[in-house]
Amino acid sequence: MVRQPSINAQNRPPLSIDRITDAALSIVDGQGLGRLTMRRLGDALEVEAMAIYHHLPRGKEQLLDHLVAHVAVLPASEGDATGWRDALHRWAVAYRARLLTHQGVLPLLVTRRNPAALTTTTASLLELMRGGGVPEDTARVAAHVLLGFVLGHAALEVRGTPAFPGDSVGTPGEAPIDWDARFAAGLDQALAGVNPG
Amino acid sequence: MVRQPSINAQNRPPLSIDRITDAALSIVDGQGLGRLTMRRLGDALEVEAMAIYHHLPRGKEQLLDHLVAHVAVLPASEGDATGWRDALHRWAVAYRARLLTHQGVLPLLVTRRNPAALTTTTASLLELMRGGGVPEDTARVAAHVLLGFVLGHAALEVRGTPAFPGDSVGTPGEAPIDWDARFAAGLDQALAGVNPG
DNA sequence: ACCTGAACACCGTTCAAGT
DNA sequence: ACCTGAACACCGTTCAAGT
Repeated sequence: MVRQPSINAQNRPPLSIDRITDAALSIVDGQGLGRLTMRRLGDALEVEAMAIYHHLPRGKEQLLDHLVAHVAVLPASEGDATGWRDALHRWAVAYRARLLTHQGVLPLLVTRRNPAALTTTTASLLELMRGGGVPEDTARVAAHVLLGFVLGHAALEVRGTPAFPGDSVGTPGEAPIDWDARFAAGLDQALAGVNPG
Repeated sequence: MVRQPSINAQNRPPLSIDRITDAALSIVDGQGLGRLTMRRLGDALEVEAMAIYHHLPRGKEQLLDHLVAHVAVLPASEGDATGWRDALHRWAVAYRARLLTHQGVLPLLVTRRNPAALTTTTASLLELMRGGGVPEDTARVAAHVLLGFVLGHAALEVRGTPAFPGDSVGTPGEAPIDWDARFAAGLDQALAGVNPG
């Protein structure tokens, strides 16, 4: 075991906003948003809860803002997509996956907290369509249709699927929905009306 | 002033789930979800907070379930609509209005609580499209596209618009979005791909 | 500069007691 | 049957104090 000079006497890295945010996210993902408390977060970081306020002066509100930013900001990148429509499609699939992974954060995304969180994501969707020759008005509408659909569909999925085995939501005697297929088909339908000028 | 035999000695109607739910909703609409506490709810009902547990044995969880049911359940009705497409459109407009009126409840709608809350609404959307000759598979997808879009768009609107004068969200120097127009255009685009067999 | 410990005002909820 | 009052375990947060 090599000495780590960046590790202090208590054998733990110093507190930082990133470490705090990561620990908070892992509590939310593992136990749910309701179990995220400053005291529990302190325990996870091996620190007294009050130490967190030194890095986040606005307290829990600010912590939740960081969680929203961490989950909501996923810019669309052209990547190796074959055209703007495929790029939108890929973005939507990736964004949905992220929302479902961090579904405990979803309630925070439909709140007024951290209003700027979605702007860079929306802007990159717009840029993608502009580059593909989609008229500005159509692109603005399409960006909100797409982002709205992905957000809302994730909400429907969270409601309709158990988080852990044992939750068992769903009407008994009714076939469970194949949400992956449903999302894919819905995405095609929602994007069908978007066309270049 | 006529004597009201249904009013008891303390000059207030007896507690009931409906009265409790209404009072809770008016707190959420007026002050936000975070200010809904059992003690405040008791004050609004002129009762000790603990009296509420007699009507809602599962406590606050059950109260929130009722709020979700109250906001989420709005069946689509043919009404005087000119065909199923118009009926879907009217439903979406009405549902959006309700979500924005009770925007404090929105975080609860993207949670696993009260999983059955959206099923009757979804079922009536399906029935509407079936009656219009839309193939079953298309209708199922379309129902979730529509409901997902309305939910997600409401979330975007809540993020992007101040709840009360003084909140002032939005990037300064940028023209504010006309959300009514944006929703109408998005709705048309999202429903464009839905066609009868 | 960074963290701790005690304290304060508030929660949701339980339980025995009142009527 | 319906409501109250006191109590308990927990919150978020402030503040003075430690290093």
